[in-house]
Amino acid sequence: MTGFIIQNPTLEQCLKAVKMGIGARRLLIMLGELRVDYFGRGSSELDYGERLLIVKSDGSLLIHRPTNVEPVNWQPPGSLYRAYVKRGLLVLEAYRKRPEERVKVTFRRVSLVGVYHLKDEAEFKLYTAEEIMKKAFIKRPDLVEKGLRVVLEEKRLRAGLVDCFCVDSSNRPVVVEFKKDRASVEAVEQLSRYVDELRRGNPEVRGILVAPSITREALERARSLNLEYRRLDVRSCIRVLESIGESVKPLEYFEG
Amino acid sequence: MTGFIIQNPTLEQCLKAVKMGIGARRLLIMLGELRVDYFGRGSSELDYGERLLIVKSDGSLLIHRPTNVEPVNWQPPGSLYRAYVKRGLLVLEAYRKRPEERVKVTFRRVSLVGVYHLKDEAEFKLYTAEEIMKKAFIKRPDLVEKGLRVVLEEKRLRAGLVDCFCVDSSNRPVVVEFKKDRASVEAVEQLSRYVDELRRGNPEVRGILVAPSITREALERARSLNLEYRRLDVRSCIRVLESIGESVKPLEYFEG
DNA sequence: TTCTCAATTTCGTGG
DNA sequence: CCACGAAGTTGAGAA
Repeated sequence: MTGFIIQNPTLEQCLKAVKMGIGARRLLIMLGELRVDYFGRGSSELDYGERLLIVKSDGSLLIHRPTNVEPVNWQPPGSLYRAYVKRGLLVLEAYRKRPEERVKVTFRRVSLVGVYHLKDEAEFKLYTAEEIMKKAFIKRPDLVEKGLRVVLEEKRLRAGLVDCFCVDSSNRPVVVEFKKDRASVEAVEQLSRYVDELRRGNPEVRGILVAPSITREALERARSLNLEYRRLDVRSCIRVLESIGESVKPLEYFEG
Repeated sequence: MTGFIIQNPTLEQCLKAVKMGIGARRLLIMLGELRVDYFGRGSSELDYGERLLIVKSDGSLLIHRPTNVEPVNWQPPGSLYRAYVKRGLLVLEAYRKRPEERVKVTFRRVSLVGVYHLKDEAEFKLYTAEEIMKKAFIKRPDLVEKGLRVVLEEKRLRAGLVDCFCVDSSNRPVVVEFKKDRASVEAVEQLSRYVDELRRGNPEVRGILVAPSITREALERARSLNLEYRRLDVRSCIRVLESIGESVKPLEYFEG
C-alpha cells in the first residue's frame, strides 16, 4: 500500500491532492467541514457539518456523517469529477449521466486529506439465508412436508421466478416459496401471483410459504387465498446441511 | 474537529487507538491489509486484501474495498466490539444481538489508524421524486384527469397509506397512487389492495396508477383488476411546480 | 440496454 | 418492539 496523508492542508495542497488522487484512480479520503447539495432522481440539501468523504478508485463517492451505515450522499462508480477553489472554499462536484445526477460538496475546512493505492484481489464469498434454506429443502423435502418431491429447483413464470416447483404425495403440483425472515403480506401476494398463474391451467395447484414465522395479517391473507404456511428456520437448515456434510459457512470460524 | 492519526502504527499503538476510539464513541478510520468473516443472517468470507475500515460513533462498522458504493461487510449501529492481538494479528470483532450476527476483521498489517471526533448537527433535507409528483398533482389534479378533485392528501387504510384520495367529475371516489419509476406488477398489487378495501363499501371506487411508464405485465394485471394507468413523469412535475413558484430544489444550485 | 427480483437490504414511521 | 413500505435504494442476472 502506497500513499500519503496531509493533516490540516492548505487549500492549494488539498486541491492538488484531490485532483491527483481522483485522476490517478486512487482512494481519496477527506475529513472536513462540508455541505452537500444533490439534484437528480431526487433532491437533497445538507448544511455544513464535520464529515468523512471518500472517493474510490472506480469513481464512487461516499459522504458519511458520524452515524449510520448508509452514506448521507453518494454517487455510483463511473462518476466524473470537477474540483476547484472558489471564494476560499474547496468544491468537489461528482457528475453522472443517465440518470443525470450531480453531487456538489463544498468544504469550509479540511482537517485531513489522504491518497492511497489499495491492492485487493480477493474473492468475496457469500451464502444467503434463502440459499441455505433452499439447499436444505432440496436435500430433504420432508423438512416442509412428507412425500414432497422436487421437480424443478426453479421455474420461470410470467409472474416471476418460483423458488421450487414440486409435486406432493397425491401428485398435486406444489409451488414452494422461501422467506428467511418472518413472512409478510407482500410474501403471500408474491406466492399468490405464482399460484394464480398455474391454477389457470390446473386449479389443484398448491402454494406453500416456508418461513421461520408469519405475521397475523399475512396468515389471514394466505388462508383467504387458499395458500399454506410451513414453519422452517435457517438455523435448522444449517444443522441439516452440516449433518449431511454440506459446507454452509467458512470453516474455522470464530475458533476463539 | 479533534483527533489524531498514526501512520504505520505498531500493533500495540493500534490496539490502544482502536479501544480508545470505539470506547469514546469517536470515528475510527483504519487502512490496512485485512480479512473478514461474517456469520449471521447470511454468511461470508473474504480473504486478505487492502481495505478501509470505519467504525462510527454510533457503533456502525463499515469495511470498504477499493471499488463500489456498498461496503463489502458491515454491522449496524449499536454493535458491540472486542479487539485483541493474537499471534501477531490484530483482531476486531463486531457483535450484534437480535438478529445475532458477528463480523470478525483480522488485520495482517495496518498502514493508518485515525481517531476523530466529528460534530455534525445539520438537518438532512430530501425531496423524493414521489413527493414532487404528489405536490404537483395536488396543485394541478388535471395533470392526471380533468375534473379530478383531491379530498385527502393521504388516507390510512388497513391495507396501507393511500397517496391521494380524490373524487372525479361524476363524484366517484378515486384512489391515486404515484410511482416515480416505471410501474411494476408490485405497484398494481399495492393499489389493488387499497381499492379492494374501499370497493367493499362502494363498488364504484376507481384506482389510478400514475407513473412515467408501466411494464407490460403490470398493465395487463391492472386491466384485469379494473384499475387505470395515467402517464406522468417527474420532470413535467418539476416544470409545473417551478412555473407556479414552488421550490423543488435547493436554491443557488450549480450556479457555476 | 432493459427488466425483474433479491438484499446480511437499511431506514423511517406508526401502532 | 413489531409491522409495513419507501429508497436518489444498489446490485446481479436474464431477456
